[in-house]
Amino acid sequence: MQQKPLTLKDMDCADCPIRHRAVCARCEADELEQLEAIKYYRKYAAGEVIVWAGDKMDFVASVVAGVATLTQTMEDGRRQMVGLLLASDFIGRPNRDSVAYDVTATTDVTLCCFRRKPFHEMIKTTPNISQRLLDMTLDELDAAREWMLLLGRKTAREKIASFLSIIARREASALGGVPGKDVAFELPLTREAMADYLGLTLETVSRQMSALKRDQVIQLEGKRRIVVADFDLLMDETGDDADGGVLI
Amino acid sequence: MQQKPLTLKDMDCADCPIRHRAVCARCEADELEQLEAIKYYRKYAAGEVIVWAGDKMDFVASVVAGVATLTQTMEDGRRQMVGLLLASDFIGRPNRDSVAYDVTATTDVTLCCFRRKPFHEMIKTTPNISQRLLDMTLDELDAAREWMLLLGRKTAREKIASFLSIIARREASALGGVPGKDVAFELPLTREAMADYLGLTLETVSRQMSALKRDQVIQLEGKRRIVVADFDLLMDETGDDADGGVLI
DNA sequence: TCTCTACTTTGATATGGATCAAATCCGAAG
DNA sequence: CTTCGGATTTGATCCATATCAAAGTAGAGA
Repeated sequence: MQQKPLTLKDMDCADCPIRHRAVCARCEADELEQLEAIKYYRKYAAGEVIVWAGDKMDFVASVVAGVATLTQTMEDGRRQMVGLLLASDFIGRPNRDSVAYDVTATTDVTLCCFRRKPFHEMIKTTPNISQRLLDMTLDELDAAREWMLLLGRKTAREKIASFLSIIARREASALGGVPGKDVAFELPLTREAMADYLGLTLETVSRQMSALKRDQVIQLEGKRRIVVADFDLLMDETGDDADGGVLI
Repeated sequence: MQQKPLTLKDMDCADCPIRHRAVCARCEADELEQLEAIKYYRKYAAGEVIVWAGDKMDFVASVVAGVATLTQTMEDGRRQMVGLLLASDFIGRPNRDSVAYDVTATTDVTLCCFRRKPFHEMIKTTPNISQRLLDMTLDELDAAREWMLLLGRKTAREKIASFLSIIARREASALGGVPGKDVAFELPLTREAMADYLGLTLETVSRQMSALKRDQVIQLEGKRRIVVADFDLLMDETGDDADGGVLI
């Protein structure tokens, strides 16, 4: 879970530690060269807003390090998270120049940005990129639909367990594995942000976390570090089918 | 709302009444010809299951007429709808040969199917099609995220009002307009299916429909036909921002 | 025409999670 | 080390929606 100490120098597309999963995953050498020409890096501090809903966005980007969120806010302040962006996830729309959701850095975030106009040109001429974008968008759509089941039908306890297992799995796969017996990870979100993710209040999140701890499903080290001794036990609490949970 | 009487003969890609919004929207004449060669039609009766979650699917398809749904089911029977497919919507995944959700016809449905393998080949060689697929997938993702806000944060009353305005808007746009003062439409879903859409029980759906009727926001003609005298009044109940509601 | 049955409405009651309120914890800044 | 303020936990109460139950409705088929 430890953030690898990256220097900007490390992060060109060819050597990018996330390259295999990011937008340039399928690219040929000459295509990577083109991408190199239109890219630059940006850093945001934890809590900083990257773009406000409705703002123009003159770039698209891959997350290199850190965690960002997409959230929708209603007039009276009710908030719902609709996207959780970890390393290698993509931000932005090729065909739209403004963004529909607030994008916020919840930890320190580094983005690998591509200027919008030339990136859009590349899509039209580079099948590898538009293919990869389609794949990533379909994965996001699957994630959104699993999330809809969580929001619409799961109990508070199931929501928390599902969230923890999602984070555990994504952190594990970022390190190139699957969660085994002993899993430990840092929560990248406050209780309030978790509540926005899960469609709950922060008090309910806190209570259910305490309940899972009391019932020995998880251990809490401090407020943010989670230790899962038996991952199957956690999975049992999610309400999901037993078979791995990966969408067929 | 009346289903136009289509014969199969009418429905080749070039003349297709939904062509401008479907997968072939951007295609050139020769590309349409290729599509013609790999397509065929299928019809399903109301209530029929088109594909079960996990089943192999040897085709992708556009909805020509009728309404289909995507639903997820938990082990104990809790169900959440995660997709509502109207005319011109797309079913299937280019890169996956099985499907993650139950696909069900809720009215009589006609699909324009394309055999999977050759369609997949076309994607790789036809930028117009992969572009169009990306656009459609991004639109679906936007819809899913708006749906997530509904599931996570809206009250039962707001959910019903939102659902009705979504249906009204989609029906109106299928006829090439926007909902004006007097809108009338047929609900394509039972109360139970509406409940699965909204993350509610069917009893709550029924009660809230009655409440909106009592409060003169809608009229009910029979069980399924909705008349909205003042669309703005309905919009006020959705909890959405005033400005049209289309995502920026 | 008269069932039959699936769909829908309505009523009574229970309850999970929200809301309001107050401690407590803990890391960062002095 | 101490202080401060945001983050978190915990408690008490409320209420929106679920659940259980029963009655009403309408369309398809005999």
